[in-house]
Amino acid sequence: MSTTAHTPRRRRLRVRSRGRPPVDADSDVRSALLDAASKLFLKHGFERVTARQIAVAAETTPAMIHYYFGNKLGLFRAMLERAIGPVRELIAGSLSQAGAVIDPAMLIRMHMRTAAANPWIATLIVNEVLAEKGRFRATFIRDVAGRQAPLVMELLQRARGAGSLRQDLDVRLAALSLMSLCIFPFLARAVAGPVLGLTYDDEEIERLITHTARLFVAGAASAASPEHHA
Amino acid sequence: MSTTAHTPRRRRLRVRSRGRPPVDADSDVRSALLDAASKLFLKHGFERVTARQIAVAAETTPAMIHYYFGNKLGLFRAMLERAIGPVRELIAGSLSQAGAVIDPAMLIRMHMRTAAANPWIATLIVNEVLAEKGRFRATFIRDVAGRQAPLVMELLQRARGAGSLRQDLDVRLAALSLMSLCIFPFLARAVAGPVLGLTYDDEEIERLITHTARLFVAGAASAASPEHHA
DNA sequence: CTTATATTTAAACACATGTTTAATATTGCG
DNA sequence: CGCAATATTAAACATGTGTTTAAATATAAG
Repeated sequence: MSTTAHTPRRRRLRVRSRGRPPVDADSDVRSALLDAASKLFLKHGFERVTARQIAVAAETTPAMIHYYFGNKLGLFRAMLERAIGPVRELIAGSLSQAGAVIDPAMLIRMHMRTAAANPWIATLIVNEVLAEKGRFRATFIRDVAGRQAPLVMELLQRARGAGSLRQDLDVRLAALSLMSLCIFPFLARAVAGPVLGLTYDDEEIERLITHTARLFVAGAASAASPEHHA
Repeated sequence: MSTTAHTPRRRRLRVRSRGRPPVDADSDVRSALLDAASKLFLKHGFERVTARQIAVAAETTPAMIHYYFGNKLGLFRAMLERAIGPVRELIAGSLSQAGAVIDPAMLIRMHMRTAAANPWIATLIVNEVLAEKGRFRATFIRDVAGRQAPLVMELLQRARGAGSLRQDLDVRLAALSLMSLCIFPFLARAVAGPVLGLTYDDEEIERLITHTARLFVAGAASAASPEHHA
């Protein structure tokens, strides 16, 4: 007894009969797949998430991925476009729009606040850009970093021309340092947290941002010995 | 004609008969597996390399992985121990040995030279430490970063006590910035190269190191306005 | 010389993966 | 209503994965 007696454990939440279901405004399989794909792909990476996991999370079947997106990679790309769009507009707009008045410290604050508010950006970069076979590397280089980098370098060059940065500063190396300071703390969160005793709570993030902006500006500005500015 | 006529394409290089082979000093299957595992695991990551790929590279069969190391993970761990050992000794020794005389700039130079000379360190960190399911994360936190970080923070604290660093500097945040500046340029090499027009040749690496050391020291040292030191 | 032990190959195994197919039920249009 | 287009499920498919096994053979031990 008690072999199959109680709770036969139906796994499927929404038991649906075969064939086209009746109209239901709350049932949007395509969006459910995109939502599930966002949650799983962005956290664990393309390779580490199976089509079945996404289907289960979206309360449907793997065949629906094929039906709506062709295959797993098509779903990944559609999901990415939806996720990246707002961020791309944000960085492109804020830089080109108020281009003249922005300074390096403000740029650092913007970048770090964006990275802190969207943790999936860091995991996406680790899994799909920095990893050798990352599915997002080419697009990222072309559409994100490829557009961002020239603006950052131009900003630094202008700041150097205005005298707020050291004259012998290499803007390419400085841009790399700036990005390192802004991005790495969020990539390395899982290590830096326990090892340095960081909590990554809001208050600490703000202190980190202030610290970073000051470090970069001071480090890129000061000459070996402070020059006598007339 | 010309269907199966010519070159039957034997894939196996070393055609060996079944059973225990005769003694041959040049044939060390265990070492060959470790070598192949180093080359492949460190470049592409644990998940992206198959047992058969390693076996082929070592000119043997997947069953030998089971025979000598139990399974794929056992081979990975044995390979890691062999690869990490020298690096661990290097960082541990050089820091605790000449502990009193080292300064932050020298620390930066050491770290960056090590990262530049061993490209596999960066790929290993991306694939097996920063990635969520990285097989090396726990060990890295315990044995590498967990030992390194306290030494770095103590070094910074001493430098601050000696007056060469700003008094209100948060050593934990400064340690994070220092690591960001040292490590990220090598993690992001595939992006920073094309996007910033960097070549990562020896001469440029040296300029990057000099630039980074100067940026950090100046950024962590200078007060908002240079204090009048008597 | 005999027997046990070590090392290796080829083949199979069990399982998970992305993908496709056949069946089926609903919708919407003529 | 009738019928094509649409949306869905369950099942199968092909392939690749880590792993295990059985057989084979050379060496070592007694």
